[in-house]
Amino acid sequence: MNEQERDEEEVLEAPVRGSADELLDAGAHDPIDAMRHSAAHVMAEAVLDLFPGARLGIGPAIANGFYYDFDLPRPLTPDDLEAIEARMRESVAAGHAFVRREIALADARAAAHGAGQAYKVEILDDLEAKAVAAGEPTPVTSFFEHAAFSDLCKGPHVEHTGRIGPFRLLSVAGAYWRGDEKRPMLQRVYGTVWATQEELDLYLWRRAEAKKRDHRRLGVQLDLFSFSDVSPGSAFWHPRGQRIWRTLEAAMRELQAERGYEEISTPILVHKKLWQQSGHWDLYAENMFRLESEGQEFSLKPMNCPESTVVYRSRLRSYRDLPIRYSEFGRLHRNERSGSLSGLTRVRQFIQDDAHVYVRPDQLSAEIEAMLREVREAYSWFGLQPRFAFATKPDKALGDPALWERAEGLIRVALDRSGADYVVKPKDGTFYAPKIDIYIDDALGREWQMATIQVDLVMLPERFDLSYIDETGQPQRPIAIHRAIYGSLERFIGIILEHFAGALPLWVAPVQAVIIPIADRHLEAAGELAAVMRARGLRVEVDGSDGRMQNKIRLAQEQKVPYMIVLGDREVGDRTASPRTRAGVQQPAVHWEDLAARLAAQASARRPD
RNA sequence: GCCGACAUAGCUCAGCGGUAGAGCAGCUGUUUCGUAAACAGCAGGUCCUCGGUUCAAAUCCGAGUGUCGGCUCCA
Repeated sequence: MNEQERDEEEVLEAPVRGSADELLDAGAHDPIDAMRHSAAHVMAEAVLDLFPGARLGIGPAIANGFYYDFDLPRPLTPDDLEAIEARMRESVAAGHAFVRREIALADARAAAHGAGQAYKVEILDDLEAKAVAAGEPTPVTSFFEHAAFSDLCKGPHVEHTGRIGPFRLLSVAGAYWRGDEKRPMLQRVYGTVWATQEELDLYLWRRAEAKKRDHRRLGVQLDLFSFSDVSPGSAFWHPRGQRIWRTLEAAMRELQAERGYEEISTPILVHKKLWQQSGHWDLYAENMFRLESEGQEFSLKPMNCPESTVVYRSRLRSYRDLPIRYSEFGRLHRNERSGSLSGLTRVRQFIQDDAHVYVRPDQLSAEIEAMLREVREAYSWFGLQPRFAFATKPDKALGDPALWERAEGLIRVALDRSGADYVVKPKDGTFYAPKIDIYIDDALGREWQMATIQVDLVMLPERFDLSYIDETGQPQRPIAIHRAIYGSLERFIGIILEHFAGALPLWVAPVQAVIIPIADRHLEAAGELAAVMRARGLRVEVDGSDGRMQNKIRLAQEQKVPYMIVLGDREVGDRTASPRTRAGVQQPAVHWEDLAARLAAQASARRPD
């Protein structure tokens, strides 16, 4: 973008007072967003051309592209997308200028009404209502026109349609008008547009790459887990997937033991009276699987927290006992809506590396700092860089505001003292607790929310009437911290599978080495080497099939096994091995014991490869 | 839950009114091999389920289930 264009953009950016930012082009700050938003206009032009009666919803710029919502007489097909795209290319080739016009709201509404654009009428009504509510005069609206197309819009846009870069329509999906499931469902067409062909190609390549390393595909290819319609939304873990699971669990148990956590285990099937006390029966009922026995109503637990209080309250607690740190790899069930289930990342049954820590107020800050160290430690095992977000008190919150203020102050101190770089997300806490959410960016630049640390002053302490006895013999209220580091193990495994494209670091790889005898006469030695390595705790397999060595290497590569160890006459003779890494590097021959010791040390170091 | 698409061998997919196919994997045999695919043969299917249209349905229609892309939801 040159200087002239930038100047024009600023002119075009003249704000419309009272505009409904959430519906018009909120967030169109990046220069490429003007191009993306312009592409949305051109798409709407094309759709109106092909479907003259189409009604328009909204069409903003989004990350990587744009969309526009349409109300159409019939569902769009892939052929329609091609036709729309072709029509868009004509408009781009014609280089129609984008012209901004100001129109009195009443005139705009009359025009929209006359054109049958009911959704636009609604937006205009809202603009007016908002201004009235604010005691402001009725605003003037801005429209952007190009060719025969005109749309209510704050802008900015590019100079003319010819400035729109290489684009591609991607998909069509249903979307509720204004995101409200009680309102009509429109057809949302997604597209992507970039400044250069290279960027478009790169984006499309990344999409294809993401699809290739989709954990659902890798789960089949690596024989880790599967799904079945006998239990939708719940994974069946195969032996190799279960090994990953156990490895992650063992690592977390070790970390937790060092930090003074004690593991508990509580029932999955729980009487409704517990959920009534915790508030879940009212607030979370639709997500709970409920069942009845002998006239009593039960639920499969969707969370571990309420039951941890049963253990806490099993005896009187002294101030000397705190902090009490209960960890639990609890198996949870949540009745997610069928349409939202997705692989390992959205499931109905999962296990969290959950913990509930009960502290005195004066211990809170130090405990949070220690938890932040836990997060950094655990993520360093995968080479992941955690990013922190501090979510504060929402408008709808339980408990004494003074307590909230104190808790937030302590969280802030802990965050600052830990040297963490963090953003504040105002009013994004839960109704019972301010929290620290932890995010990572994976190898494809996608953001994932992983761990969470919630400081609960209300739900567990108040509703379950928790107490400890202080120095003066008086009962005091503890604070409960809810904490998960992997979050859901299912989800975490799905994410690291995609992050590493299935080539998990040595320490978590379900098979760490495959021993490949060249001929049958090397089979016995292969078994001996496997025994040497297994004695060091390494997960080793022998490929004793009658295939050729080259093919065995190929299969091991496909299984992303970190080390392949070919055994032939040379190696068997002097009991050495020359491992090949999955990166294709041939390492020098060493004696079996030395190799086993080296790999075992490498695995126990728990580092990304 | 809602909108749309999809469901064929263990896996990846072709076939789209007229006898169910390929590659890989599996099994058997031959081969005993030096760092990403040896050769041959065999076997493998309620074409997701139920119902309808038709002389005839994997194929067309309807319902259900599951999955995928979104929307909604996500303590």
